Amino acid sequence: MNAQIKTGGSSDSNGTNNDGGSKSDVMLKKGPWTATEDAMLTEYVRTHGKRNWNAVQKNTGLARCGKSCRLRWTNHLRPNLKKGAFSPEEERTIIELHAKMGNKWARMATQLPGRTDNEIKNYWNTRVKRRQRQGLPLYPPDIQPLYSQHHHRYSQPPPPPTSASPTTASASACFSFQTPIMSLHTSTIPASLHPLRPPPQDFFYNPYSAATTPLPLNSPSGSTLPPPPPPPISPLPSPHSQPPFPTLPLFDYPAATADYEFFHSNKRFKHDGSQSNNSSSSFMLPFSHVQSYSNRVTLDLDFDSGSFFPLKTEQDDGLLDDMLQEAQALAAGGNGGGNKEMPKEMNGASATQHDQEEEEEEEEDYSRLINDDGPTTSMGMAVNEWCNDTGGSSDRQPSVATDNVNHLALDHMHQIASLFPVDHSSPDSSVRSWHNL
DNA sequence: AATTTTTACAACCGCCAATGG
DNA sequence: ACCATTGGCGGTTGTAAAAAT
Repeated sequence: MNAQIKTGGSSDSNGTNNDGGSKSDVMLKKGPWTATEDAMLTEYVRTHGKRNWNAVQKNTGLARCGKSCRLRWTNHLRPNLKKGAFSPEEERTIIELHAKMGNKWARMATQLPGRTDNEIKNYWNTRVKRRQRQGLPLYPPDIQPLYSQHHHRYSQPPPPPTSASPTTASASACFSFQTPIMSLHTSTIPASLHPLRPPPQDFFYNPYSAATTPLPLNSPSGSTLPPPPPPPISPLPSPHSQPPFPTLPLFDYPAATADYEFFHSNKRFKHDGSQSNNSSSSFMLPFSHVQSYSNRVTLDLDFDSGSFFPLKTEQDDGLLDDMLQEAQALAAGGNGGGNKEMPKEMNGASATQHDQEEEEEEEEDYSRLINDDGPTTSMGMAVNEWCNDTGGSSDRQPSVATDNVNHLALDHMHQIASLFPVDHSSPDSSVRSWHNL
């Protein structure tokens, strides 16, 4: 248990931690707050206001130091606090704010009403760990960090390019060094990418060959950006997704990380119905084979940029064909080989052709799909974003930076994309790919 | 089903700046 | 000017729960 009784002596070097009680012999409590303590503190603030935190112990007998009281009030008891997971919009805001100001949690909190600096800090630190483990850049391509990496502690200078063990790699070294944009002056960075705009011609590249042909993730063709230095370290290997090579290359995007990024960016996101707003921020193709497809074909999908490409790894022609056939059946009005159409609230289409019973069944089945974890989401998003990026047409072939792309998969994706034309009249880009379903 | 790993969260720590006597 | 106090901020840690194996 971490709830402890501690002497009044402060661990704070200047004694500020327990000033209210350090001169007395009151045993100050540490650890989680109880409801009773919360009530006492709330009552104190009600009667005395938010000041003289060290007086709380004197006035109420609450065996907590002033600092702890202030923190408890600020982070948990004060009114108008938002609880629960960050919304996708809030997450985006945090990333943008961090790009602007770095680890200025308190300042960031002023831009997020109802959120505390502690929440934001925790979110960001979790994100850092996650992106580090996945080998993903800290920022999406369309967000440029404007602050110097050396202004905060995630920016330790990278270790010398020796045979450093991957396990010794810090997040700072990983991101600041391996992501070219992180180490650049913003004046050299070209116009940012927009998630719903087609990426530059050479945006697509193969991370598995990036170590030898470094193509900056955010750098359009012709950029004067210097190539990143040799990788001094590798991202921390995940015990659950060992790479097919001894050390991960630059910008490694493990398969299906986009699912993880999206749905696991906050574990509680998908568990809290009141917080979840999946229908407006994501969508999935109800293909029965997509999961196995995605398991067999490495897809590089950057959720933030909405771009993806399939890599040449393990191919399974049967799965590819199955998926395409499902897409064709779906587009033709069928059920895609036993799968369900998009529910009306997601595809924006009229459901008048369905009777009540069918709708209920569909919704139930689709709920199952929504609640599924894993690459289903990735593929659905990939296809959708592909539709967005290509305008729903297979006319525009992406310029692929390497020859290590799974062209079979690419061709299938083009075909699938062509089956779902974009409805540009829809103000809601999240559903436009599905209007013709 | 049991174990391990990851995640989210709460709380603490140490430093620093502002304030007031 | 000096010093003690207070409040604030950012970094770190411990833990329960969830997820993965």
